[in-house]
Amino acid sequence: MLDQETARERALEAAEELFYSRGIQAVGMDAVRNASGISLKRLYRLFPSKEELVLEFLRQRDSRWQRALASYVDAQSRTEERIAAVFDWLYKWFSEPDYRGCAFINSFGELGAVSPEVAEQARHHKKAFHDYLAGLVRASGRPAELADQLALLAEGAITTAAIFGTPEPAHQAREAARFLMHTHPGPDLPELRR
Amino acid sequence: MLDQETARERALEAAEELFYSRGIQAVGMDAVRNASGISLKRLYRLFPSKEELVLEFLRQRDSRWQRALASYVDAQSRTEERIAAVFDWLYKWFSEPDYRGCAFINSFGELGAVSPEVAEQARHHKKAFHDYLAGLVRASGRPAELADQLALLAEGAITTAAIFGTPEPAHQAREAARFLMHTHPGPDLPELRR
DNA sequence: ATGTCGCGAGAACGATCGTTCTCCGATGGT
DNA sequence: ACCATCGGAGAACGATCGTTCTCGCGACAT
Repeated sequence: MLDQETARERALEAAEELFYSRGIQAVGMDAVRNASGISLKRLYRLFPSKEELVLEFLRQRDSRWQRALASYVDAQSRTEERIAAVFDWLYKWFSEPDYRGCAFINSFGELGAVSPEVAEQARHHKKAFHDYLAGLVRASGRPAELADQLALLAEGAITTAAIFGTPEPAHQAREAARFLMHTHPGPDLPELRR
Repeated sequence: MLDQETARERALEAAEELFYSRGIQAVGMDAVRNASGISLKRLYRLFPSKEELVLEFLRQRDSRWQRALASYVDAQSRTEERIAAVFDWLYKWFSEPDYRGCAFINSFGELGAVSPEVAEQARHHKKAFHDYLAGLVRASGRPAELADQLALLAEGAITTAAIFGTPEPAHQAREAARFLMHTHPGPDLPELRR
């Protein structure tokens, strides 16, 4: 018999895989049951409703995503390379065979108008990403507007890569980011300082 | 009695309003019937299935969107101003009270994994936008990669404005676009040519 | 061994959805 | 005036979904 914690983990694992790959409304609780091996009764004891399961899926995805990005970026020490690493990580992400865009953008488009909690999760996730970028930009001594612009490039790359099924937008965004960083030179680009 | 053509128009009008504002799966055919005043029987004679109605909604939205953008941009004659006008038009669009992002990104996230035709419509729409930008960039004598980058900025602004509910991303994207245009100077920016 | 409790398997239930059908009134041609 | 045809309103149907309930088995305490 599975203890409560691992049952919860397996349920969320299956939910993440299914919701992300097929969309939320296209996946019934029966599909989560079949994929996870957790009975409906137990699913409903762990999560009082499908909406709660969806929200937990989004919360888990948010923290995993942030952790994966940060641990990749942290391998770089110079701040420009850390910023560039964000786009390299995006390239890696886009190259995964079952990449299907940003789960939060997708959920927002599907349920944002009908579920305020889903909309709030999307805002939270995007704000966290923006704040993370803002921290990197700030550490490089550049103005805050650069973080806004880099965030737009990243978001655009995420949806363009999803719709066209190619990771190339990550490279295009990285190039654009490089140019924008040069127009906002920071103290660690001495060759561009005047 | 409504002739077939105006019945079709009213049905599509109601479908566009409902699908865009609430999402596709959240809108039943009964809601389209109530909003349009077109009976179910007639709806199903005009569109053999909900999927066909959805696809027609997307096709109509695509051509309207392209027309609205182009007619706004065409008010400018200098090519830099035409490119900047793209982002000004986005600002206007984002400021509409019922703005809820790009119908194609939303539909792709909701149904792209389950309906190849919907995914194809999204690709078609995004490719048309990219091609349009590429034409503007080309006319300004700048390299094609700039069009890729501007497209990413625009896409990022579209989703960011939707999720945060503010039109500001259009201005941020416009600023970034200005910088990128300066790093790719064209023949109509003589003061920057060397 | 017996009784009890918790659990999984899956049936069941009520709601909703896409789609079709029935009924009936209106319309137009002769 | 009469008949045939069309269309609207909405009931009906079958499928699916979220959620709950029933049943029966196995574990564990005494």
